[in-house]
Amino acid sequence: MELKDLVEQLKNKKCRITDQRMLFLETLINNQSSLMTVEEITELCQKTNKAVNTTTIYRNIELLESMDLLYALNVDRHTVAYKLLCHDHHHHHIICSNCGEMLPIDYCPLTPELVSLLKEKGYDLKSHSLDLYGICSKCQQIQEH
Amino acid sequence: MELKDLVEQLKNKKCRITDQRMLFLETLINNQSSLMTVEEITELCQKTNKAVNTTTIYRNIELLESMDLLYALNVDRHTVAYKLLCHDHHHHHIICSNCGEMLPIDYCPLTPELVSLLKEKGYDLKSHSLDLYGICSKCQQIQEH
DNA sequence: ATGCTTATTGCAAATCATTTGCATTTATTA
DNA sequence: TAATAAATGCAAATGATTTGCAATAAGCAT
Repeated sequence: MELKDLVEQLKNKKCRITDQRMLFLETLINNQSSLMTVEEITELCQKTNKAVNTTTIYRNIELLESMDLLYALNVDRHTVAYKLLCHDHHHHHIICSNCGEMLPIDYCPLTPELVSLLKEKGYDLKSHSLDLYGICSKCQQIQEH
Repeated sequence: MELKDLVEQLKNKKCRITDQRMLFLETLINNQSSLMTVEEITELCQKTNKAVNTTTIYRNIELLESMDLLYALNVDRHTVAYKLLCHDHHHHHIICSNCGEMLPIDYCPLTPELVSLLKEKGYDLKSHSLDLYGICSKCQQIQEH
């Protein structure tokens, strides 16, 4: 996903591109492979512009969520982390438990076997999520030292 | 999972079996196939004993979580739902988006293909979750009316 | 470029689920 | 039955998220 695409989608919705919003979008674009908490997003934005308010970040997160452009993962009961959602093609992720990096993988567990199993049980499948958690190679190296 | 097993595990940990705790455990046992919020668990307990306090429910949830006996699913940013965890054998779930029923399915997405894909990417896999969301047959019938 | 309309922002205050402190109660054991 | 330590209930604290509202500023029309 590129910045200009995001901006265009927002403009189509009559949303205005303020400095703060632009900074927020840039931050998401520049960290597309990382899950970030509200706090982390805010801090990154504030590196460029100290005036960005947490409330504004919350509101922009809400906006992108409502447009289905944001992936939200409940890291634990107390923490939600976000990243831009990629609709280019269906895929799943492997998530580094240490640094939060998300690597898309071209593998889908929805085999014919599984689909027929679900039909058998009378379920009408609507969606599915497969999340793999591990330690990325970078973090493995760091941990070895 | 049966009530007596739960009770025994708690006794082994020097936990005391109070009326409130017993009620909490019974509620989980009697609803093993449903995800329930704190509020729902509390209400169910209070049907039997009005004196059960929400704080007590929170503390007992924390206890079972710390013993890895409780499955917690973040339904949305504002809601966590719980159910007893079944360690009998490895499996995943299909969850009814309407009533919260969880049906265990004997299918695991960790194919050799996937495992080698992850090795290739340098990831050290620690855990994984596969959740399938759909509408159960009961809820389908209700929705048709 | 200028002014108008209305979305967006920042701040302070409100909210609300969850957690904590502490005195009281109660299960368990010797 | 008494001693002990765990568990409970209540009220208050916490802390992330949300909301109200006045001030600001983006984007459009002129």
